[in-house]
Amino acid sequence: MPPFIPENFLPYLLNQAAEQTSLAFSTVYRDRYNMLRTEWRVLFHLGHYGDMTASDIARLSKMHKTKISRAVKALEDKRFIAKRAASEDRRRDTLSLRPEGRRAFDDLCAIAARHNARLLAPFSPGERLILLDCLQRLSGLADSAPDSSRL
Amino acid sequence: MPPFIPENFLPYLLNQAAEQTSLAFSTVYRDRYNMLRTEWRVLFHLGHYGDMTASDIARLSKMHKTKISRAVKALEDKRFIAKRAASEDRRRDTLSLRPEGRRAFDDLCAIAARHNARLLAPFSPGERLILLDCLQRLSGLADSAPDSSRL
DNA sequence: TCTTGTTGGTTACAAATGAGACTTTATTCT
DNA sequence: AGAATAAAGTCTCATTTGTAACCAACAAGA
Repeated sequence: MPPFIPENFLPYLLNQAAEQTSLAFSTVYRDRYNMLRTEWRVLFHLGHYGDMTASDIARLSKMHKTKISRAVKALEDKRFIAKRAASEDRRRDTLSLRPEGRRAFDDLCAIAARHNARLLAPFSPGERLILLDCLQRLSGLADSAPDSSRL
Repeated sequence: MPPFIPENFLPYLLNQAAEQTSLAFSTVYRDRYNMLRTEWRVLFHLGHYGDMTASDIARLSKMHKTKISRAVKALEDKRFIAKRAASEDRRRDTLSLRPEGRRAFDDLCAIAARHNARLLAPFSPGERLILLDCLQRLSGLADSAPDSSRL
C-alpha cells in the first residue's frame, strides 16, 4: 500500500483532478449557452439516454433532486427541454430535448469528446483502460447505469 | 481511444469518484471537529508540510485565496492554528498548528489513511500504481509540490 | 521621492448548494 | 372505502462559494 501523503490520498487527488479537467470545458457550456454544470449534466443525460424523468436522472447521476429540479427549470426557460406528464403517474414529468436542446447537446458533445480525447492522450492505451476502469469502480456509476442492467 | 459515453468522460467520472470517495470521510471531520472540507484541507497542509503562509497553501492546493482566508479564520476560532507576522514582509502571516490542531491533524490523518487504504484495497498493486500516477498527472499536483522541486 | 504597479490578504455582495418542509398523487393495508 | 405511508417534484431558508472590489505593504522606475 502506498504511503499516506497528499499525492496519494484519493479523495483529494480525485477532487483536484476533477477540478483541473472540468475547468476548460465548463467555460465552453457557460460561454456558448450560459449553462451551469448541473444544466449541462441534465442535458447530457437526456441527450444520451433519451427521455426520462427527473428522478431517473437523480438515480443515474446521483445528483440531489433539488439540483435537478432547478436545472430542469433553467433548461425549460432556455427552451432546450420540454416537460410532458408521464403517461400513468401524474406526479412524474417526462423530460425530452427540444430541437434547440438537441443542437446544443450535439454541439457540446462534439467538443466534450475532443476535450476528453485530449485529456486521455498523454496516457498509453493500457493506462487508459486501467484508469477508466478504476474510476468507474470508484464512482459507483456502473451500479445504476441502465445499459449494464440489460446485459 | 475509448468511445465517448458518460462512463468514459473524465470530468464527469472524476467528479463522481471524488464525491463518492469524499463522502464517508467528510462526515468524520464534520462530526468530530465541526470542520468544513476547506478547513480540513488547510489543516492537512499545515500538518503535512509544516508552517506556511496562506498563499503558499493556495499555490499548493490550487484553492482560491478567499476560501483559504475563511478556512484560516474558522481554524483560528477553533484554536487549531495560530498566525504570526512573517519575518520580513508584513503582509504575510505565517500559519502554524497549535497543539490542539496537531492533535486533530494526527487523529484525522490516522482515519484518512485507513479510509484511503480501504478505497485502494479493491485494486491490484499494479492498478494502484497506474491509478495514482494517472491521477497525479491529471491533477497537476506534482507541478507545484514542494518535494518534487527538491529532487 | 513620488508615482505606478504588484502581491498578500480581507470584505461585501451575488450566485449556487444542501437540508428539510411541503403539495400532490400513487400505493398499501385494514 | 378510508387511513396511513411513500414517492415525485417544488419551495424555503441557512450555509457555502465565487467574483470583484478593496486595503495595506512592498517593489521598481523616473
